[in-house]
Amino acid sequence: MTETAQTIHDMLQRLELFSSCSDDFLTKISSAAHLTTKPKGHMLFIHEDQADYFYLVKSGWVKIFRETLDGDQAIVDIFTNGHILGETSIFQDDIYPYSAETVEPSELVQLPLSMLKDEIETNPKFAMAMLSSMARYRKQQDQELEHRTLQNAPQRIGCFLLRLTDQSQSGGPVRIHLPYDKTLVASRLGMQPETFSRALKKLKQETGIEVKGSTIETDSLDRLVRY
Amino acid sequence: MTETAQTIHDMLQRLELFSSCSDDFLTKISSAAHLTTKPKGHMLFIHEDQADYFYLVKSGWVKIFRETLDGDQAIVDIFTNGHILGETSIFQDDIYPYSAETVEPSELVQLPLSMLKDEIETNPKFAMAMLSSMARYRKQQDQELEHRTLQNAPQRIGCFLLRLTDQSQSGGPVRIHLPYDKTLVASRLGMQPETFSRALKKLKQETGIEVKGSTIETDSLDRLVRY
DNA sequence: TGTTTGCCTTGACTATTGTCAATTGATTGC
DNA sequence: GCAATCAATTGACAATAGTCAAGGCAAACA
Repeated sequence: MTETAQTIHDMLQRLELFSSCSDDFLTKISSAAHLTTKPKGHMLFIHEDQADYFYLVKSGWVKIFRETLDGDQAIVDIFTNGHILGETSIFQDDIYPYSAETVEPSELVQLPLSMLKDEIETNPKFAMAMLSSMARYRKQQDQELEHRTLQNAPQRIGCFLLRLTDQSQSGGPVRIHLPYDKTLVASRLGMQPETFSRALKKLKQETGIEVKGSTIETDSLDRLVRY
Repeated sequence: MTETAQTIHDMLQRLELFSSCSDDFLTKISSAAHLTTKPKGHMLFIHEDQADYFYLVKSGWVKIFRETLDGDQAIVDIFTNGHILGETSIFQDDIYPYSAETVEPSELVQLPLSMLKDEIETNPKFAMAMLSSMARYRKQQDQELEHRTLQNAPQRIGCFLLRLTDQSQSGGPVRIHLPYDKTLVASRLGMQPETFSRALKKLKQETGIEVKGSTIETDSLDRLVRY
């Protein structure tokens, strides 16, 4: 096994999704995989393209989105470490259901869909893990829809910030770093950059957070949580 | 096998999701199933309840939704004939991820989750069908999110009406019947009843549709499609 | 160091949607 | 047939978010 293949093998092994896979399978798919580094703004695939590969994000950020005829785009989600994308095309006649583009310099692993399909069909435990992962994602997306309908701009930003923090830590001062452009955070939350800018200012007034560029600080998350 | 069990058996058999299941399995789960008729407004289960059953809608309409502390609710989806609900709780520690309530008089089949779980774990083809169904649903929800971000109220209503029509038929006059209360359609589309009423009026002006109570008619869908 | 570029912010204005209140309309049960 | 009830509409107004245009700021580059 080459060195990269070994690295990929180890990475997959640590993911919960692949925890039920045999070492044989991991070795096999790792050998067929490619680890690449892509700059910001690289298109991984386009909506309705023929899908032969799925991707695992090792580092960086990748947005998945859908575009209308007149160029407006709706961001479905933005993924980072340990998330996979494009895997659902297996169930969509091997057609990508959305487009994907890096939004920060990223390390990506390209993996063949055919092997994933094989494993699902032959390893019931893996199929179960896959279902579990999709159900979890579905719940998250349902929550997203809920937020869009019931929350206004400042509240959505607040939730977004809380999701960026370590759940573990309580009390005490916190420093949050926005992982990508504010413009992008805005469209991730379904609003215009101008609205984002104003809503953040409002959030600052109401919860006493400090905003400096892409870093946000607060003495305590309490006020933010309550808001 | 009792008569009801036979009815349920036949119903399941016709669903794509269960097409890969053995007759044995269908017989077994049908015997453990209950076919019930519920009036409008009956709660099937509540968010975070212990989940032992999933449901199949035979007729009528069931809304699934999430509620905030102060009583506001966000409707996730509204299901009818042939759709199943509550099945994802298998992957969520047997906790329902949302609440469900009938919004029209409905015939429902209550089925034990345990058997579904068994079948997924032992029948790879069924697991695959389940994955496929979830992927399809996920794509649909992604589209929903896209509509919420990019479309305004009249456009969302337009799309909703188009989804209610038979895809098959082209040209010619069409009569669409709203399957449940306008208030509910409104909140399904993420807007207030008042907004719905006004947006529908606007749609009428722009596309020449005729609105009479819960029936909507038009000479041709063309104008609606373009809009 | 100065310039360029792209991101971000701000202001002024408009559009859209939500809220509150009142009224109409339709349906159900007595 | 007549309340009573709930759904739906309408008007007036407020709040929220989008649009357009103009600057400011900072990183990157020459």
